[in-house]
Amino acid sequence: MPQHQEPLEPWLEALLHTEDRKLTEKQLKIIEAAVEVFSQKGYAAASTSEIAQMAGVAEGTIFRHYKTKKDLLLSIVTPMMGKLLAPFILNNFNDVLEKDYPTFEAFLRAVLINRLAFARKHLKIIKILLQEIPFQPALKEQFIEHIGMKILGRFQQIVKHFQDKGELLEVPTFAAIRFVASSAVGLFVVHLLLAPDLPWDEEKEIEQTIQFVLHGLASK
Amino acid sequence: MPQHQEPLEPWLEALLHTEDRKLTEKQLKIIEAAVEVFSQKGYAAASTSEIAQMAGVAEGTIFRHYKTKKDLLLSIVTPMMGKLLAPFILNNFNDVLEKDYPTFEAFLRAVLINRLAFARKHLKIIKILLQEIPFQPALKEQFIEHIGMKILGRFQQIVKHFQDKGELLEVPTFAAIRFVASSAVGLFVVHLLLAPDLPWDEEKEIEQTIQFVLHGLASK
Amino acid sequence: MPQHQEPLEPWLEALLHTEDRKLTEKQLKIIEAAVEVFSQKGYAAASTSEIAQMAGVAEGTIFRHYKTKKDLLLSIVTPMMGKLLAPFILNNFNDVLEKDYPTFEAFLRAVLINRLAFARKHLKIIKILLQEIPFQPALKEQFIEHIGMKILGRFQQIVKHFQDKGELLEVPTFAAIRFVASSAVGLFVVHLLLAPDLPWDEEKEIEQTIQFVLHGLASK
Amino acid sequence: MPQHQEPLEPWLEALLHTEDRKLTEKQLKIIEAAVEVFSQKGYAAASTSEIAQMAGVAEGTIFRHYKTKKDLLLSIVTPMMGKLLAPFILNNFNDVLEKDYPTFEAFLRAVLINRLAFARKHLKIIKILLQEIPFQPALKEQFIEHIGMKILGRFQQIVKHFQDKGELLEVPTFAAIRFVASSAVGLFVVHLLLAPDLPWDEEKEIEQTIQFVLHGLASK
DNA sequence: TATGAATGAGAGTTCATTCAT
DNA sequence: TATGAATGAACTCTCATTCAT
Repeated sequence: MPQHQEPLEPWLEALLHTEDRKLTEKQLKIIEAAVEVFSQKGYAAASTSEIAQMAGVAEGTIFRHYKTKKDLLLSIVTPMMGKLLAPFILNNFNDVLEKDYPTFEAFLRAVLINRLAFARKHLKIIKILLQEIPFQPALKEQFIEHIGMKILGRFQQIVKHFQDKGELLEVPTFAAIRFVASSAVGLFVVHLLLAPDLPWDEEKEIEQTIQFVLHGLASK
Repeated sequence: MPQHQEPLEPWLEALLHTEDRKLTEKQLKIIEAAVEVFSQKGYAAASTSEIAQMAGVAEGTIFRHYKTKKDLLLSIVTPMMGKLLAPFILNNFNDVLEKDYPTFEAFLRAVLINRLAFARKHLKIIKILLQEIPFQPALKEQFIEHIGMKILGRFQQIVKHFQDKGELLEVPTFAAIRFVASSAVGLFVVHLLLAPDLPWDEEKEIEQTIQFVLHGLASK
Repeated sequence: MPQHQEPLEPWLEALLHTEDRKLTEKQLKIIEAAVEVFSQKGYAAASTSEIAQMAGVAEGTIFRHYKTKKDLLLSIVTPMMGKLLAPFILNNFNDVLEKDYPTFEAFLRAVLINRLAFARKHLKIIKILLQEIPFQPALKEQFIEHIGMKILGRFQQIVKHFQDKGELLEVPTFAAIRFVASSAVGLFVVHLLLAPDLPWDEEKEIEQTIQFVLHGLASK
Repeated sequence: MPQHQEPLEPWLEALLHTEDRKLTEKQLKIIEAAVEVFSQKGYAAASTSEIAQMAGVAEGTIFRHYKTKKDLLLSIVTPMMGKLLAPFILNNFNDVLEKDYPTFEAFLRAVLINRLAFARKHLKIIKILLQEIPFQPALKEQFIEHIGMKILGRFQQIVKHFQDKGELLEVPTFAAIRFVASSAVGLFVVHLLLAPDLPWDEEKEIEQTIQFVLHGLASK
């Protein structure tokens, strides 16, 4: 009996916990293979037959579990979107702010460390997500819904909070958010996507980024 | 006599001036259509028959001018790479620095304004470029060659220059470059790609971005 | 249950016994059709769509079983080459010679009768083989390997054998082989290829050919 | 003014003398290129664009002179058929026989030497001819007309002539012709087509072939 | 549930031929 | 006469999807 002793990739484990229904072993293999192929070739250039082959599964089997190729894509990428942005959508975030993040710096540090770790773990899926958002209306919608509605609102709250505390310059909120996000995403893109093979001192670079953003936004 | 009165798209005009050989009218139409379809659907999902149809041309005509579909892609995207990064590859940039950019702020402002205008003009091609770099080794190579070798070197020079003048913090050059680039690219991505329909005061946002970067990097 | 009652063409049956893997019914139809079309129009002028149509199969089905059109050609023609020349590549041919062919005449008669019967059975494939050898390096290679290395060597042995017995003139072996082969192939070409519709007394013509060759080569 | 100083290939010169109308320089180049490409790839696999390129001529130019690709083929191959078989179609061949060929051996030797030289000169076109006869009804017709009607008749006459003189066995004429032709064609095929690179003593091989045929057919 | 042979629409590409210049 | 851009039909081949087993 083939046992799946090798530890699952982290993102796969995450997916497993998301799904209510149990995934069969074959389904797991299919998803693993699909993530691999989609991230390497892009959705459109990936062929279901290649995925099937890599998964060690008959072509028909994929379509038993996922009605279409697009279904397969979405079933992989959709749950990731929520998790990627989840930490910012806590219910009582104000309490959390007061308690856990006494300063903007503390907040920024927590977010950077936490999300960078997350991104590293789910690198392949995030790649797929980034590639396919422009072309998959379903994804774009979800993205807008999550980012546009929830995240932006929550961030506004946060920035306002620290501006009120006098920590941050009175820059328009939206711009401030852009600066923070740009710096964070820039860190991610450069070190995980563009130059993944270059050695780097992650802790130090995070720290530098924090200092840059703080100087850039700090009131005096 | 068929006259091409409608003004060409700016990037097309740019292409025209790049090419030595004359382009026939049909070739122009093909490129126009290809840019449109590639940017909308992505390279892999775009079909040559759709491009031909949109160009009002027989499908065979495309292959008379471009040996393969990939050829068509590269012939559009390659020349853009040079132009996108061109302004930084001046020969006597040190002179230019001394004369035209007495302060880092002046330099930053010039670059942001100039490149944002450029990006807006060549938006579609830049979209294609961003989408396809991960999947087209030929493009990746060019990108690395241009960015990795030339631009980074030049930027290092610049940052060093202003650090020596005491204007900039003694942050590691590479990190400083990342901050500047992140902020610039962030501006571009947000306003031209993510939310192209939202109204925004370009001049003001550029100014805010400059101030953010300056504060973030200024010594003192 | 679809039953394949019509008797298979002999060469097809031969192919079946060559192949280890089972051929599906559709594969059989494809090969039948391919042999027909290739032999009628030549490989280059045959279209896979015509083959598919004649086989009563979707065009895609052909490519499920044979990666390319050339693959289809080779999978038909390659096994025939071995069989065509097989009888001469017996392991203990010297024993066979002594026992079964006491005279050169006996040997000649056996070969002519046997190979002519074979050629008649596999006429279409031999046609294809003849047509395509000049243009398919893969075939040319096999041909050289089989003919040049094995058959020529074996024939040399045979001719030497009968020359030593004093039956044959001391003509250079290579020339002797050419005479025998020319006469045999001439018989085949004239009656099976050039004038297949002319009635002829096969037995008699074989006999005449044997006598011609014998007289031509006999010592004394 | 470009002059055509290099000596023309022999077959080309032959063609020139066949044609009544003058061939322009471009037409010459086209025919040269067509012969080359047709003989290398076969008619069906040869493309007019390749021929045009090799001829240094625009694609359209070919079709100005030859209505279709098949036209081009026929205009090359048809005149060769006549020349190939011409020597046997003399008007007063009986006189020639009496005067020039007192014995069958003399006749055989003359024919072999003469036709082999011819074949060597027009090798490429003969290759094309052999390849395309099975697929080009027009060629097949001409072949049948020339061979079936004229050559066979003439040969019958010749064989009868020498049988009457008691030189040849009373083999059925048709068979005798087959033997002679097989031996001659065998010589040609082996040394000019199959093993063109092997060195061989042409004169000696011709002589051996003559002896073989003579022994094979000689009365007594 | 899983298979994989079969499908057929459509992909990219080739090519003989036409025609305005 | 010669050109070569343009054509569109036909080509080989791919692929998501279906379905009998």
